[in-house]
Amino acid sequence: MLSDFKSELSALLADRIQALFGVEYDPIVEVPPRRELGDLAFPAALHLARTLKRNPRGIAEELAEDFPSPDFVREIRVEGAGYLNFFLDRSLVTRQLLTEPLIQPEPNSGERVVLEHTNINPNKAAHIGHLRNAVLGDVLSKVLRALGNTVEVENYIDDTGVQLADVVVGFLDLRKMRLEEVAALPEPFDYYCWDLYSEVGRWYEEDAQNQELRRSTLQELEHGSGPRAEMGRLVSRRVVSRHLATMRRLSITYDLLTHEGAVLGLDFFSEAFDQLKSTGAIHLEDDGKNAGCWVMPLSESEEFAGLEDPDKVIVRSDGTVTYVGKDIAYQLWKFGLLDKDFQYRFWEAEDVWETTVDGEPGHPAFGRAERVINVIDIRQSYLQKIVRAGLEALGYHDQASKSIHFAYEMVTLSPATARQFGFLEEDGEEEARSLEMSGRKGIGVKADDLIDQLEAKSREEISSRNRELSAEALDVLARQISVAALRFFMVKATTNRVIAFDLDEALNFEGDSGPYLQYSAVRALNIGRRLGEAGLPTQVSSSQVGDLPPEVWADDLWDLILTVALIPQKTAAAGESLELSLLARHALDLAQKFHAIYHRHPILQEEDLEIRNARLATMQVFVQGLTVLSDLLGLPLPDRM
RNA sequence: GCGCCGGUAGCUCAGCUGGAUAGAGCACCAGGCUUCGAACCUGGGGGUCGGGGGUUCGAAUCCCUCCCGGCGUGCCA
Repeated sequence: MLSDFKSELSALLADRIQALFGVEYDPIVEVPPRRELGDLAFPAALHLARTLKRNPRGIAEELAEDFPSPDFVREIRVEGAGYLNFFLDRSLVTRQLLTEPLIQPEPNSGERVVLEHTNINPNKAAHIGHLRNAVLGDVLSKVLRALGNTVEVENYIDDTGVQLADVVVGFLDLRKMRLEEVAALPEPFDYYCWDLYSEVGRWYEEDAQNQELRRSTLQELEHGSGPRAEMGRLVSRRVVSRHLATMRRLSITYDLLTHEGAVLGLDFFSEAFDQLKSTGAIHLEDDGKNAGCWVMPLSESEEFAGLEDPDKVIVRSDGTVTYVGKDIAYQLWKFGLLDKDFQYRFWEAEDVWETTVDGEPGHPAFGRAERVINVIDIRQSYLQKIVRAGLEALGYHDQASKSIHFAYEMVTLSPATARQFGFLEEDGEEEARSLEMSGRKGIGVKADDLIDQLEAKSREEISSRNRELSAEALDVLARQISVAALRFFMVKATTNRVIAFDLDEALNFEGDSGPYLQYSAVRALNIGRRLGEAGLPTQVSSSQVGDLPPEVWADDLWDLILTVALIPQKTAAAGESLELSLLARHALDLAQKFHAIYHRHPILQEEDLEIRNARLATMQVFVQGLTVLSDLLGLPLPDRM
């Protein structure tokens, strides 16, 4: 709606510039910082000043003179150094917002997207770093769907990797436990593995001999048979089950679990290998340090300029395939470029499809994406680039350009939090630096622990102000608040910023927080309830709004309405740039505006009908906008708190 | 060494396709609950936008250079 206004004004302005000055110009639209300056701003005159060798204000005034303004424009003014500013018809815009759905994707504009996220090694409990991944992935899936795409969410389980092997060694060789004993271990199983994993790390260091066990275990995992593989399956299964439960607490679910074991078992790589060989994308090196390896040259690509070794090993000299090799094959499958497909089985207990070697019929179609997005932390950028370069080398240029790495920075622990958890000495040396998490060392804050603490804090806050709640209602509410707090915390950070996780900050429900947003919604709903109790209408119709005189729209009311009108563009920008914090910040901005208005423009006591209706309409627009943003961010909106 | 990212208020961060008085939150100070719920609001103090140079009518934003911090650069994943 607003974007239609923008493009209409842009076109009119471009024509006018052409007519007056004979110059081609594609106008840029901005939103002025303050409402008294206008609603849409064109800095065209500032840009044209140089080429026309005239002062910008003069140009702007000439442009404004007799501007053929459409009916949605109330006033045109020249402001500042030479901005051409438009004031919109507030009643008209508000009426439209209340009439149409906020986000309407162009029909048939969407793509089939495979979105992979979470990808936690199935050998230990999830920690807060994994939460950043999962929350970003989940929010992205919602944003892409809202923009009209079909999204398949996959969670890749590396059930044949060294990390799992280490825990298998821990059970079999360090603890000397049998399969039945491991199966009988009580929950939380992933917590048990967390400790065991770091213990194995220390055990390896004690005696290099111990580390030999890792190699043989890894081989068995890859082959998929033998007692070690069996133990691997059990551990992986139990841990994944726990990860899924953790994610469900945050309302994060998946369409498909893809297992590395299936990629190996079905030998996806052999076909990819044939493709890579026949296109000349890789070649067998016969001397030098990579002698005997199949390598992919990277020297031709500018992205890899300056590398010491311009070749990437795909198949090792012992014939085994590297991680990148497997990943290229897997990426080909995602795009439907591999003749092979997985077999599938439905995991009843977890309510999710998963890949297998020998499956069952009747499964939905998976893969065959037009766009593939992998949510993986920034440290994997190099490898993700190589995967893309692999597709490029195979001649799949379109798919290469649609292989997107959604990279985000790490989560570390703030010094205070690290000390709190005993990872740093209590009042230790001036170590003001944050601490990197490490599964291997057992350093990190477990996801479930954090969620537990958030729920406890929520409970405390609720009961300090709301005594007559039932136990069930309290549970639901505490969960809703903690989910919002956590999800908002993870999304509000820009992706290329390292989060130094601080527990106290995460547990703060004031200011820039999920509960702050929820509270604004609760307040709005309350007003509706109170209006109903007072026998007053709780809604204004869009036609009533359209008839309101312009003077009822105070600047701060109108500012909030314009903020809602900007949601579609913000959403599109977030989806395109993969900068989801844009949405979190916009939601915050919106809630802030509502809280401020709440105190200045009471509805219940207002006796002037038109003013009350304008305020009520603003509230309706607000609830609509906040609901859309909360849905995108996955924040539940309670009706009280 | 090379590459990528970060350095903005005491702390955590927005702003960075150049443009309208550098903005939030936390913390601090002063106010506001018999009036739609104070998880809130209003006001205040606090900034050489890492340093230096350049381009421009105009630079936190673009270019060069230096400094500090993080990450990457494996026949590990």
